[in-house]
Amino acid sequence: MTPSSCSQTTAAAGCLDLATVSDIISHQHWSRLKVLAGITSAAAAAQLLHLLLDSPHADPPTVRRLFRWSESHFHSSHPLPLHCRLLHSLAAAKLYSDLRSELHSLAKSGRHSAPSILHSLSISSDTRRRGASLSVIADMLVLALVKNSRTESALEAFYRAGDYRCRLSILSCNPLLNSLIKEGRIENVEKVYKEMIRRRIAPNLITFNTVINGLCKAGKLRRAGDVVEDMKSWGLSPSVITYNTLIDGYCKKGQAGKMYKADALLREMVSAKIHPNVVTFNTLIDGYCKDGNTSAAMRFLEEMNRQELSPNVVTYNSLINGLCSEGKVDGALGLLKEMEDSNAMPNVVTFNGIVLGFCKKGMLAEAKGLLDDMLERNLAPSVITFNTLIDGYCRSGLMEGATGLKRLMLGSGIRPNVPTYNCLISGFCRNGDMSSATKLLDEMEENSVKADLITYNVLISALCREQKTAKAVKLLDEMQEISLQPSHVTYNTLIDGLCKKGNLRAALNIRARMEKGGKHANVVTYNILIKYFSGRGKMDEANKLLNEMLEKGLVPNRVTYDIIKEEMVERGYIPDIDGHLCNDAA
DNA sequence: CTAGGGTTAG
Repeated sequence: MTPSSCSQTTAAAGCLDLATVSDIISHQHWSRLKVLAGITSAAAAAQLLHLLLDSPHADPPTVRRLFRWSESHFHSSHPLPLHCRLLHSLAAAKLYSDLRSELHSLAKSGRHSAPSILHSLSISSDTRRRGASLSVIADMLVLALVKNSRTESALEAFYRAGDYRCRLSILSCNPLLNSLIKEGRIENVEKVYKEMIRRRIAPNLITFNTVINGLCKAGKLRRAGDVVEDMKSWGLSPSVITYNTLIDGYCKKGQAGKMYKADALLREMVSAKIHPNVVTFNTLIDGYCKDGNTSAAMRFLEEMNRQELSPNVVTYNSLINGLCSEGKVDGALGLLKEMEDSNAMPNVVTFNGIVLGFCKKGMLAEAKGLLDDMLERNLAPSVITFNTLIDGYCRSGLMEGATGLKRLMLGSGIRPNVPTYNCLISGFCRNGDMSSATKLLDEMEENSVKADLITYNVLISALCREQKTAKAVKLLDEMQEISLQPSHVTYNTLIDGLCKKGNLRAALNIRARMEKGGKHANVVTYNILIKYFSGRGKMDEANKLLNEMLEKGLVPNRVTYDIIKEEMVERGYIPDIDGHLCNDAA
């Protein structure tokens, strides 16, 4: 049975039958292909590819080999419809690893949008079982886009796939959800999750854990709890990962009493016979440390040892950071020693914590000594090590030392980043050395390090301190030009600067801009304005503002109390021993 | 394929 005659192969394959051509391709005799079959252009290759795809005898790997060779040989990419025919033929032959790698390069190239790929696939002439094969291809396409960090396109492909009645799987949907979380796009996580259920793509344990994680990261703890109920209704039980995720959510995003809730979750998991693991303890230890309760954290360390769960480097790092932020560097050094005697070897994060501890106490020689220790131990310092030290030097007013450290970091092959510049600029500003600060801004520009919110806040506060409020307002304009969202700090700093200069009208104007920018006046904003009026003896105005803030549900704080003490006492406010403000009437 | 640790303003 001869596959084809000369007349069928025509100009594209010269006067060879497709079996011979296939043979030449599978042996990669490309020069013979050019000479004998006349494949001397991308167009000729494309024509031959179509012939091979039409023929029931050419096998897909051979087609793919010719496709790849001709694209690289003629330095041009084939049209999308041809590419789609290749994808269909690979899918029909169930050559999934070839299909995956084709889709990977298609996703990587970024030449085509997700909708155009799906459209082209849907009208491709190939395969009788197009529906099933389209689903597999679309599923792999979404995955390939996710893996190539093209999350937006992956999301688009996810939605379009539904229009073509493709059945996607959790193999692509779970990674998509994860990428959306990593990019902080929680709204989309919820939408994709709901759409999955609508399309009857059965979520599995990992899907639920992922969605719960996204909601926790966004601080939507109640919604996360709802999803736990969802998973139960699907017959799935929360796992240790589910609990750890929820505990971390409460530790990082919970309101007052959050550690109590985290602890309640721990008890709940234990009574559900789910054993806490190292991550559970690490999460709780970090939570208690961040809550300023290192003694509770240390008790959990002891509990770990009792349960024969070995603390690891993460456990110790949380504790060391907690102790250092409370000024207990000695305790941190004790733990460092304990680490060295155990299997948890200190890493760069460990050292960064202790460097910060020393810096906070102004022990710069010790901090710098640790950097030298790291270099001696062949433990590479990171940009954060240098930033921490540089900030320490800046806060002690040692700007030459800080600049020297910047040179040292460059010598170690680490490039300064935004925080590096922010620390230095803030240091120079504190010293009133605006010209050095400005030079650094130019240097950032040269190195294409983009100024961020903190850079602007530092500069605005420095200009306000020097009463150069017009320049400060200009910086606010500039932020909006480059669509950098100003924060409460930005506005409050400006309002404070303008009030101090006696320019109330301008301050109120900034307040109006603040509301327009979607940021509502907070306690700090009111404190600034109340201070302005009470400082001028305008107690009526000050009282009006106090009422206004109460109406908005804002809670006055110790600063408010100190500004208008008499009025606050009259209203029943009393500061407690910790400096917090209480109201016995409330 | 899902969970935990480090720097900069105020």
